[in-house]
Amino acid sequence: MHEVPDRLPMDWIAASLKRERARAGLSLSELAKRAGIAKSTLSQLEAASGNPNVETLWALAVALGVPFSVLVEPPVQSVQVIRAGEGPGVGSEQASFVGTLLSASPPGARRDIYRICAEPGSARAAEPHIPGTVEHLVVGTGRVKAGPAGEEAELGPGDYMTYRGDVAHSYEALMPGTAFVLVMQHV
Amino acid sequence: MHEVPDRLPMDWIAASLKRERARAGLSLSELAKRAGIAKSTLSQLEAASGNPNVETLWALAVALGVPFSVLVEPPVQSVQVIRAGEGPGVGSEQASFVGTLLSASPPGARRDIYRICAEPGSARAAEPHIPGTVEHLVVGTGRVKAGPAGEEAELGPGDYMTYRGDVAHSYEALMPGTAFVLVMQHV
DNA sequence: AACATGCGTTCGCCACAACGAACAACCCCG
DNA sequence: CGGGGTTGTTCGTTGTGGCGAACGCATGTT
Repeated sequence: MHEVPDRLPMDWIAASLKRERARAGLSLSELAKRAGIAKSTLSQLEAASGNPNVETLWALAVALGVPFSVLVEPPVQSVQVIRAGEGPGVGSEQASFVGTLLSASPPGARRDIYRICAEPGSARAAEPHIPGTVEHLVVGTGRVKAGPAGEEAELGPGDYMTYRGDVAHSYEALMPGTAFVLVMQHV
Repeated sequence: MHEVPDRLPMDWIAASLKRERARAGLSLSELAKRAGIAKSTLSQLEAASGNPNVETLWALAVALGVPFSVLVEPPVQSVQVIRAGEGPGVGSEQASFVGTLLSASPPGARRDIYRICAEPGSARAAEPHIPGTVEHLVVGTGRVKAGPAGEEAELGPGDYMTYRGDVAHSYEALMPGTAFVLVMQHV
């Protein structure tokens, strides 16, 4: 009983290849040459007939100048706005912290975007997230002391910081009206 | 003078497979069974000896419950801070616009994080990025009018907006001292 | 018209990725 | 001491993905 093969990934790859190649303004032959693969191979790939190996896909991604994952992920939607104060609030914690989930991580995508408003007084300790998680933090207003335990840094408006989120870490507002953007990336 | 083969992706995949399998608490045999592949194949993959095709990798990603791209992305570092004003200033310091690339997208990663400071007066028109690109915008201070051509929205402090970045779009500061975070996501 | 240069497709060949069985090493229970 | 259950490894075989030549089809040049 062989299962009906899941051809979805192949279709995505085929579509992505055609899309990216068109965008780069390259002919099939030219792209094949640059990627160092046979154009026949590329032709079959764009026809979604085949099952490329990593080396081939990698060469194509490099030649196209796009990240690898672009070739194997599904498409996306259009426009959406969340006003300040709207959106699902996460700030059930202390009264001094209000986090708003701006962009959740749909299955397949892997990053959450939060806007966090905090008042001084209490540091918020965060449990380690799943391994591979990386957090990016950009301060909007006020001052923040944040980072992995023992490696905290103090940040002012405009400062950016990134650190591993799979270890214990914390955020602490040092000024009233502190607000920052937190991108949590589940690599 | 043929290429020394770029084994980097294979090493990443091998490491990712071992990591994710350990995280899932599965034995090699068990994972192979769940993924519907021969355990010998998986054994060789984890030894980075080989060049797997998409179908195989896909099955493994599904069995591991992780997005495909997890398996082909490089590891990550620990802590990094970029102070306001530091960092690679992205081009057009055309008086009214200063963009700072906070987190670049190395091959394999798939999102850039910018902090942009803008002054009113001139709208900045952005060329369409590669298809599939999605932009997320969070206003820190001031007011911004931004979005795809014809669908611009006006945003104030704390407002969040997301839209497709693969069509023509623009940003325009409406107040002095306007600053916002731009997450450009190449899904 | 004849020829050249680009395109994307199709075909036969061959290396190799995936398979499955057999393997050694280990553990737990009778 | 088996015997039955793991674990991950290493083999020989086979299916197939990638290769390169040849093809048909458009342009452009002489």
